[in-house]
Amino acid sequence: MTIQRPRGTRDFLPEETWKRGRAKLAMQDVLERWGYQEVATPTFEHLELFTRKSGASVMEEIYSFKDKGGRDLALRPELTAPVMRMYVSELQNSPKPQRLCYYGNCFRYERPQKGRFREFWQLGAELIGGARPDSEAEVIALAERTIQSVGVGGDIHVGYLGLIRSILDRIEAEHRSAIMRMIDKKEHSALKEFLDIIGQEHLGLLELTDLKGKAALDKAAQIVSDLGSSASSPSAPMQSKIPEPSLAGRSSAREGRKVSSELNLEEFCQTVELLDAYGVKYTVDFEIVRGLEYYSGTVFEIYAEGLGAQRQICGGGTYELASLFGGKETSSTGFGLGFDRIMEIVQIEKTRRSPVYLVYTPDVKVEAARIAIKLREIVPIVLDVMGRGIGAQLKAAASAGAKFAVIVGRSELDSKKITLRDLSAGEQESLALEEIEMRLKAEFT
RNA sequence: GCCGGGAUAGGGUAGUGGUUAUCCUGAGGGACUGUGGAUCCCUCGAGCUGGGUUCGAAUCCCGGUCCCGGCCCCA
Repeated sequence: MTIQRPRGTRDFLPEETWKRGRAKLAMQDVLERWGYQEVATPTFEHLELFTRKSGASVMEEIYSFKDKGGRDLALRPELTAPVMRMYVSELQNSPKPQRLCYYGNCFRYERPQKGRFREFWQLGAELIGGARPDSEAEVIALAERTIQSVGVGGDIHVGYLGLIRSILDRIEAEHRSAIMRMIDKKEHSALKEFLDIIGQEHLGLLELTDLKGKAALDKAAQIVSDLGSSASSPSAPMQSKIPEPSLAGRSSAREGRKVSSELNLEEFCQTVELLDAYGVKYTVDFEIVRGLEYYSGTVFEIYAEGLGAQRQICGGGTYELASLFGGKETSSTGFGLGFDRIMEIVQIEKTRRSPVYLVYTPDVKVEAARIAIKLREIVPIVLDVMGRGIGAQLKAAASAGAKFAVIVGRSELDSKKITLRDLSAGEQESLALEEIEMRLKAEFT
């Protein structure tokens, strides 16, 4: 029996690989235009990097292993943590802000389904150390432009965790994560029931998450003024917001850490205004909470059609992770997008060029090889290695979709004129090698 | 982890509890020793896997693997 691929992995044949390469280039071109520099991190890291960021709950879906030295390692399940790790250890003293982007394969032990694989690719960007509204608007606009560059559109939903967290501050801590979950899951009735059960006035939480767009923003403003006048302690009354960098402890973002929940709707409004300036179409949507405790400000997600259950192609927001990896606290904004999901709906015109076939008679094989080497400085050249005759070589060229064949035989060599055949037109002419070079050069640029 | 549907040459497929398992495409060769994707001929190549029922299983039953879709989850 042949050996199969491991579950949830894929082979990419030439055509698909070419298409993926093109899409990647198109998106990276946008990132480059916005001043983002690509970085790369290892495929595997210390397991702790990921558990510290996301909690022990990720263990179920992480590919982890001990190496021969007994170290606990993991195939990276995402790229934000490695990039932040790199930033903390190598870039902290570089000028701010840092604009970084990345592309790489990630691994999660999950049940494969449409748009979900065990090995998958993420492309993303992080803007580290910038001021909030400007950074947030830039990153969201950049995310939109990036997917647009491959002909993909999507609905952008923008939320603000500062507000949600401030509301939650009025609710007992033990209930907060459950509420976040229900908001994230869009379980309205369950949320209402829950708020009733725990006997909390919901401070407009239900309406807030129900409304979208301008109405949601108005509601938010109203809630903020209510919160301000309700005279309890000012925002962020919790424990110190700078935690011990917890080098020894295994505390995770989910457990120990408290992200500052300062409420600054003003800033969020600025972000939104800037988005208008960038010409980004978006929906204000306070249901976007991303369920992660290290997000602190604006969060956003992008959804696309045609992907079945896995509609989300991009997610991001402002977070504070640097301190978790032992660095100075630095506010960053970033996004990651699901490259494989995007590839399912990508619009790329297929203009892949077939190489030129250098067709030769067996008696001039040596000369043909020399000519091939020379022509390859200009165009892709394929040389027969099957010992086929001219007819069969042309047949192969035609079936490969080649537009041109260069034909070399004894008579060409004697006359120093080589045949250039246009396979699509069915015409050919005899030309000096230099002239053929010029012709092909013109065709292939 | 859960639910449903699948698996027959490299790709796409047909069929039946009973000899050498269809057809299309593909690949290699030939007709064709210097000119094409056509045509004709030849060749190559398959019932996921392990067990069970049966005189006999690719077909029926069970387990596993993998694929497709959905749930859970989604850093």
